[in-house]
Amino acid sequence: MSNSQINLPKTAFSMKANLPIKEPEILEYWKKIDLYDQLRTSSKGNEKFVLHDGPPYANGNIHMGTALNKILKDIIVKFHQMDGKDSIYVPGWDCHGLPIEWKIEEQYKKNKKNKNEVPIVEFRKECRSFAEKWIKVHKSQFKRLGVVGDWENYYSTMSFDAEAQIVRELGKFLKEGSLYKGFKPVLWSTVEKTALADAEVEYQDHKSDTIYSSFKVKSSNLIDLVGSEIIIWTTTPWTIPANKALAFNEALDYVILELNDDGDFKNRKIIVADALIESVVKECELKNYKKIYKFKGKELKNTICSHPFLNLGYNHDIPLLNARFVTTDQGTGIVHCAPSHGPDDFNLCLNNGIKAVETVDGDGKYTNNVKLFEGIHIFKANPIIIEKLKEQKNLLSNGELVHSYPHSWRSKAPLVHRATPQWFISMESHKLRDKALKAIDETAFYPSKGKERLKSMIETRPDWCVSRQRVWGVPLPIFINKKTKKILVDDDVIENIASIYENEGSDCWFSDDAKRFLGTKYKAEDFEKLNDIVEVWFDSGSTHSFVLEKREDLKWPASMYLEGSDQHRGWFHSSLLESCGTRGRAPFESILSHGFVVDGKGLKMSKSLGNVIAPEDILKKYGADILRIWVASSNYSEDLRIDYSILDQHADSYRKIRNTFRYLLGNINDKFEILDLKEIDVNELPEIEQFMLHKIYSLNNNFEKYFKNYDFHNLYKELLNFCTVDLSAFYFDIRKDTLYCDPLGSKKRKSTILVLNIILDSLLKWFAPILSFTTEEIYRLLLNNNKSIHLEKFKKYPNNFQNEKLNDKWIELINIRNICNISIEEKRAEKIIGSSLEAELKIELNKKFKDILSNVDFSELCITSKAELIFKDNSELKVIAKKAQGLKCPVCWKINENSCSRHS
RNA sequence: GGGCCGGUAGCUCAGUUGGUUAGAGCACACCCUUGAUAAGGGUGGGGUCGAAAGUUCGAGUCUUUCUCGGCCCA
Repeated sequence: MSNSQINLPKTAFSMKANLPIKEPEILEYWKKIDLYDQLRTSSKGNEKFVLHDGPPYANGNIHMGTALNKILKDIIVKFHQMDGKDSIYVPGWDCHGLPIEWKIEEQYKKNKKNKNEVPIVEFRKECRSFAEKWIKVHKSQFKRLGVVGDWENYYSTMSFDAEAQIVRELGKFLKEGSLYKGFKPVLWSTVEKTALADAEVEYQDHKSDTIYSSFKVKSSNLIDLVGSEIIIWTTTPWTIPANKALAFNEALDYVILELNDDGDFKNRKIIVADALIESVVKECELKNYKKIYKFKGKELKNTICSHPFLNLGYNHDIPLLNARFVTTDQGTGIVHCAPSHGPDDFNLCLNNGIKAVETVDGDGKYTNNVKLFEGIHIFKANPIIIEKLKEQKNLLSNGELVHSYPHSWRSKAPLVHRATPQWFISMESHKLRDKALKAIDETAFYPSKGKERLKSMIETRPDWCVSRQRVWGVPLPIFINKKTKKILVDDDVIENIASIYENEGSDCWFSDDAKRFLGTKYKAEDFEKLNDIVEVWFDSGSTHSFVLEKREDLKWPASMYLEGSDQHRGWFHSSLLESCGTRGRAPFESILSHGFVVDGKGLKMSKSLGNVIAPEDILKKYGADILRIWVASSNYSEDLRIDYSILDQHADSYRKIRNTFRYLLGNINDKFEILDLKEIDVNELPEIEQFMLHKIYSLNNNFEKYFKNYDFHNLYKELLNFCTVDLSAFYFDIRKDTLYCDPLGSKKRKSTILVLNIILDSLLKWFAPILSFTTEEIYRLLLNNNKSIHLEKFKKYPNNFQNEKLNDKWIELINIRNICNISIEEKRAEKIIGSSLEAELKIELNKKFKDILSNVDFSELCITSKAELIFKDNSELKVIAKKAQGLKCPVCWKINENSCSRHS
């Protein structure tokens, strides 16, 4: 029998996807038809959905985390677009900052060039072109993922208008008075010669010198203490010259010990916390000692000590101050305080009227505020200090300790706390903290746990230090009156600076005379022009002002900010503060945060573990659509695992989906009919078609529910299950007989084709935001019209598709079908039959089912040659399968005792 | 070191206010098909719900401790 009598599927849609080759062609197509422009034009006037892009740093190739982030954004943007909104995505880049400065400095080192001999403006130009280079690289990498956005008009924090607007934003804080000059210890790198942002600090083990040093009690309310010596323990001996106070905890008990070992401390009396005697004795190797007095911590109030270097000219008083941060975890229960070298020390001293002075310069050398040691580098000072303490007989003991210590992420050099003049935005002076907390409450968080995370950070964070002593950034637009030391606050000056930047960028701040920025109102010689730059978090925290507010196609606030969960302390945080400070509310309506990409075992990716997968590798091996499936199918509220076995699995699912499409396309012979669903007379269709329409209707309800909650992994799972369970294993399998063997004009076959069209149309649209390339490939194959699947809208299904009663019936039918399959399988295992068409069924049912089941053709449902229903009293469901008797029809392959009724 | 979040079949995920024998798809095994064919169908095996203790008539679900992992902070 030739195959000419039957209608086999035929399609140009290949089984093999070949995505790594095909996807770039589709990208070309999108470029050719100017998809982004068409999207904007076609949805003009619609309600806007603006996902404001958190700018990645323009440095280095993208990694899995960035790929995840961009794909997730793209999926959401496309969903909203197809949902009928004008869904706009403008990508952006973060460009200023230390990492790029470092790259340029590294190049200098390689070329034996001295940075200090290069004019700042020239240096900044190199930073700028470095960032530009990486923006280009990122752009093509992001596009390759299938991300649709306004790539031609991206934003960057180094564009002239951005730099201008950042100045204006700072002007608002200046004018308000919440931007103030403070003098605080900041984490300082003596190598990079700069203060470091929190994000630039990493903790590593470090070997520190430790000392137990003594401070003699000069006077005290408690007369017994006079002449005794307070013992402190520190891991930074070089801060001893900067000592201004000692901290105790009034809640602790303290003791006086009399020492009797030979040596410097023979017959001296020392004071330590009672709870720490044992560790001090052990660490200092004390053999003979006597506890002679025990007292409450609060009695240390008003005690004054002298500095261990008293005899070397350090004759200032050292008061004892109560502090809750003193604990008995380590040390002696009394802490040495150098206000210029630690935040706790600084605050404690500040509250007690002790000012910090600059004791260490930017290079790490003692200043002339430090007697005896001026010019010595602090990293070389420890042995000298220890020697001096010993000489002064004030060193009880010394040693070494390996502990976790802050280091620069770039140079890996250990950091120090150093008091420097810095510029801060107050959290309290103008109620910024309160405003931000209120704004958080008004924001929707996906997942909801993000709200608490951001809230607890805002609740406890200190004032925002916005100054940096570097050059690659927006200069702080601040002038200080030389006489009055007051900050110049004048809108005209700020606007003047901003408009200069708008034309030529901010390089000129470093090269041009102050006069140009001050204008005619002020005399340049009366003012000091600041050379600090703004920290980069302020840059990116201001993107809402120069992107969302300035661009006519966007809106403020954004509909959504979407970033990795680390950005609760980063961009979400800085954007919130900047916007609450200047506009009194958050620049976003919702925040979606995603977890981190980890390997298949849940471990973070690292070169040393060898578990790093680059997006590029995945694109080459699988294609972007597989990566997009991985994003859609993973639960982003937790960490996302990826390895090649996981990707293989998704590639398998992709093949299943692709073959589902292929079956649909094959059976409609690539002839897609656009239908008006409302015109369909549902009741005219066979029941199984009606059932499928109900399935589509209810799946679409779930689809909408999942999409509204950004619950993509459940959405994808439901779509995939529809393809495998409802279509491939059920509807498609059953309808092969009709599609292949019934005449083209038969009503049943036409009904099937109709439903296949609806399914194809539905699947294309449901999958389009996820499988952006594959759905486009199919769309183009069906409609050669210079349009795109991404210009389409989600379908609305008429209510008459819904049929719960029919659904209940068919759930029952499927149950019976499953039992039929089990008995067919028994006969197959016994080698009595092979294909299910070789079987015939006897199905015994309770009489009560007669009304609803008597018209059901179970031979069609179970794909057997015959099925007989027998209704009995009190009969449990029972199925008997046996080998069908008769001849196989050469067309439909059904076995008939007589000739085939359809193909005789 | 501290805070927060998480751990359910090999994998991706469901699992309502605590309530039968913890589910789905994929993968796997076996079988069938050869008219979706580097496809398709059927059947089946597979879990100490990270560990332990507690509360309860009853715990994947509540509490505590531990453990592993991630993020943030120091």
